[in-house]
Amino acid sequence: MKKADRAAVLDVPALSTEGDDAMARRLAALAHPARLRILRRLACADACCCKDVVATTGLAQSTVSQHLKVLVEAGFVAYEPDAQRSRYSLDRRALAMVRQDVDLLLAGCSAGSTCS
Amino acid sequence: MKKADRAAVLDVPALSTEGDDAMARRLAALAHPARLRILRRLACADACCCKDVVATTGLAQSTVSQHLKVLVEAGFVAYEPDAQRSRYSLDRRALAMVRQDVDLLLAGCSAGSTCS
DNA sequence: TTTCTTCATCGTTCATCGGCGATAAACGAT
DNA sequence: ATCGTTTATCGCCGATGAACGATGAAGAAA
Repeated sequence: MKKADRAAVLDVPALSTEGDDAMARRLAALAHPARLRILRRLACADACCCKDVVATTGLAQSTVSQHLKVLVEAGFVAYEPDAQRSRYSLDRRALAMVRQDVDLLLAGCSAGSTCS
Repeated sequence: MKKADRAAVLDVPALSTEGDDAMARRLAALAHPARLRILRRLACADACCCKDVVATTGLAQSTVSQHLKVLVEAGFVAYEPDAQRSRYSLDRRALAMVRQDVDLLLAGCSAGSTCS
């Protein structure tokens, strides 16, 4: 099969669902043990600064800052600069939405689902 | 902070949860739009061969084979060779377990959760 | 046997991730 | 003004991921 033909097939809406990219991005943001730990750490307080998270993860500060950035960009964590500190706080609403993501996936994979 | 000190911190059970690695691996297996498409494609029939999936994804056969391998290794898809074909089938039970993963994560991030 | 189909695997290329140290900026404290 | 703290970002590196084409094996079909 040539690439052009594959592209043609790709354009068929079929199961595209279109939201797959967004869901995949959200899942990827969660698909790292350090980030899961960080999320739970953030759940302990209204807000944490980067240093607090560093202390609980055992990772370098720069590494933690990167993970936090990933979580912020995925929407799971809110960021607000506070003097020389940074206030990171968990967005439980956004986090709860991944449950809907999974539910939607499960629905799309339910026994009665069709490919149309 | 020196690396040895960070390692010491890391050994503190704290929020380790230990299952984070496994959950992260499962989520990583789902964190790709092509694999989400493939899962839904597999949901349409009792079993699909690789070729069928290729037709719906627009990707090269070798690429699809790789994605299927990832899904099989993550446990979401069952594999059984069938003559020159391969029978891939969705494991809905395994897929449903990610819902529990998410629920557990949400519980660990609930408002009342403590860092101990 | 020979041919065709289907598939997994290999090797390659390119991009991204994950981790680190170093550095500079911002700010409070002295 | 200077020092210490906290943070984000940069550059670097090794490892992994994603995609492809090519190849060979296994089996159906001719």
